[in-house]
Amino acid sequence: MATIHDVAARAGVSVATVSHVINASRNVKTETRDRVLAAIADLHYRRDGVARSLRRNKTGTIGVVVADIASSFFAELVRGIESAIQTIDPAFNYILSNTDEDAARERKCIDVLLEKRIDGLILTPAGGNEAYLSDLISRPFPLVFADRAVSGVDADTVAVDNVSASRDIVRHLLDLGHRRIALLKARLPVSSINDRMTGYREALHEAGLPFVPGLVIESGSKVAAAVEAGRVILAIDPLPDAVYCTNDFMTLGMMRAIHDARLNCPRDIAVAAFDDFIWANSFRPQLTAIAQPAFAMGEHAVRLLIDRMGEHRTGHGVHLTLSTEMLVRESCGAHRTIAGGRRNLRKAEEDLASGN
Amino acid sequence: MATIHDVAARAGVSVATVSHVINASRNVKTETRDRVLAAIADLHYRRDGVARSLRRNKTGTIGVVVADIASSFFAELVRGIESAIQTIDPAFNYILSNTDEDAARERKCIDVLLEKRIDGLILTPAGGNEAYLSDLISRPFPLVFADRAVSGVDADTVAVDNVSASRDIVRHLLDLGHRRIALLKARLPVSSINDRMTGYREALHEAGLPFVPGLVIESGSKVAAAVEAGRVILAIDPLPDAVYCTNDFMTLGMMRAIHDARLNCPRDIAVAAFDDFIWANSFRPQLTAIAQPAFAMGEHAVRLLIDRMGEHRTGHGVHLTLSTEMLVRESCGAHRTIAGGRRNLRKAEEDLASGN
DNA sequence: TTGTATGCGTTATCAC
DNA sequence: GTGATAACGCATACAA
Repeated sequence: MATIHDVAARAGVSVATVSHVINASRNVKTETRDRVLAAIADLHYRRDGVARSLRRNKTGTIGVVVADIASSFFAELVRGIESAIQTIDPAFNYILSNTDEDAARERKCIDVLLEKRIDGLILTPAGGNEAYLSDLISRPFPLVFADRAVSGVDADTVAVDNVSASRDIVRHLLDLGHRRIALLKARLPVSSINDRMTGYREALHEAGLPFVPGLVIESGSKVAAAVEAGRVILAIDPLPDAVYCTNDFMTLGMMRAIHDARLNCPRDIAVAAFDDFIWANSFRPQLTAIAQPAFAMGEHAVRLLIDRMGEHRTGHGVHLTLSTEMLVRESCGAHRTIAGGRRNLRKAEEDLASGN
Repeated sequence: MATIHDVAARAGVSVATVSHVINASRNVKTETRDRVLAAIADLHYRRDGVARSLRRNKTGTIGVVVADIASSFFAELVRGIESAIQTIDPAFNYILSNTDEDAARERKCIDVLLEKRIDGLILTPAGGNEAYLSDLISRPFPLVFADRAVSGVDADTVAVDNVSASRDIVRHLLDLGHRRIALLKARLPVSSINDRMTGYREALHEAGLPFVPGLVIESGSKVAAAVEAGRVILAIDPLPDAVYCTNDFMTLGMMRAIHDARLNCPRDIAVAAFDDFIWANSFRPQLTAIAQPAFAMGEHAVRLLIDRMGEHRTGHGVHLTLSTEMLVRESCGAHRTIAGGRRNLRKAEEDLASGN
């Protein structure tokens, strides 16, 4: 592989000139420049980014550590991150790591990334690495939390208002007449999930309803675990009117459990979901859900990070709260889009169920 | 940030000794070793991976360039890649780039990655960079294609047998009595999609049915475009009995179009899909689909790549073909899981439709 | 307008 | 068992 020295030799100039041509960092006589460019083309020279990184003390690479890219929320978040990065500098990129919500793995990932000298890190913290992260930002190192805040760690954060969004969708359930509302809660020690439970409690409280611990079922944060938890909910006697699922995995599990039990949503039990899906409009029941601006969250995370990286801004963490959208579809029993069709739909569903 | 020199000074040894302690690359007296380790801890020393990469001429980072991580197939593929990488070496990682099936962007991405001196590349080629890729492997550079082969580029490839999988699922459609089968085909100049169309044609031919160009609708490879294409299919007169969708985006678009038209799948039109979804069991209609072993494909891609990287194997590309699975559910009209419930289901669906 | 030479932090060769 | 030092390929301060 050709080096800058080879190019210099072939063009009959010094390495400094070659470097300056490549980086447009000082005036070079047009004719010289052309000779250099020609040599670069002839030799198929490609600048060595590693040597460059060593010299400049920056890599042009950031770390992106999320729970699971296979979850559409994180996938969209990452797409937003990539989009923003590309816009700012096409030579910038990111190393992705999935933690599966495991704190030990999160820590390992970050250690490796730090050794690779990433310029910054966007993280959806799994919870459990407070001291480690606190230490990290105090170096200081550019770090942005996405989706979740970490109490005691004063880093930039981009998230949504999980409390109020949850309050809204549980209110919606209440408005539709549901009273016994179960909560299918991901067992994750993170702010977003806790906040969603808080919103649930607040909505119940506003409505003068008691908080019933027996209606709160926790689940591991994978679909298989959520299916099990969903079964537990369906075994509650009497059957709850509705279930509020705190993230996409919980929703998938709940729907699967409902289907396996040959029950019908929303007739037998309503489901409200945190997190929307791209296919929510294409299949049945159409999910009533809180949609997060995942892509925009990614973009904002990058902006915050670049900001930290550039000016070596070292002040307090800034918290960005983006707004969510409640998409009222049919899984809670609000068949708004089917004019006058509610009774027929119910009937159809009954027939459907009786066929099982 | 502390360097190896700082550590050496503090421990009262040479940098060579420190390096050897870190890398366990030669015997060091226990007492010396402990002093070094203590100094490392005291100074919070962390080896500089950039300098190390420069010296060793390898980065421990590979490139992963896919069409769109938001598509569950690619997400699973990437998870498989990460899993295999982690197993082989926890310090290995990958830079991810999404091309959105754009050849120019693919090329740009790879250029940037090469400048960063990735050790190898796993690519789902968008098509259109044959010469560029051919040049790349001839350097030689470790390159593995996933999901798709590129004609004229002799690189390692891991994929499935798209022809026979498609033949099977179209046969399934034919077995169920469907005759006018439309093809919703992603407009992608890649082998996998072309092969799926080939399988479709072969199944028709076997059944003595003509290939009707008017039943083949091409669509841009995004959901929005696929919805439009789905509308075109639904406007064909008379309505086709069934549609075979060549990838997940097509399926999402088709289902959305069916829903928007207030039609019912499978009663009004059957849908067979290439690519399964994690939620296919949780929502209705349950999709009859070809499931690809995306995770395993990622793992195998890594193995092939490591192999190339290690021994500097320069021979012909090896092609790995993994097997798919046809999941017969209900979207084609084969209600196998609902014993004797077919008539009731039909009736229910009719009631449902009449309510719209 | 161009060139020379230093150093980024590490690994590895050679010497002791 | 340990140390001195030469690269790795580049960017840049300083010279000319």
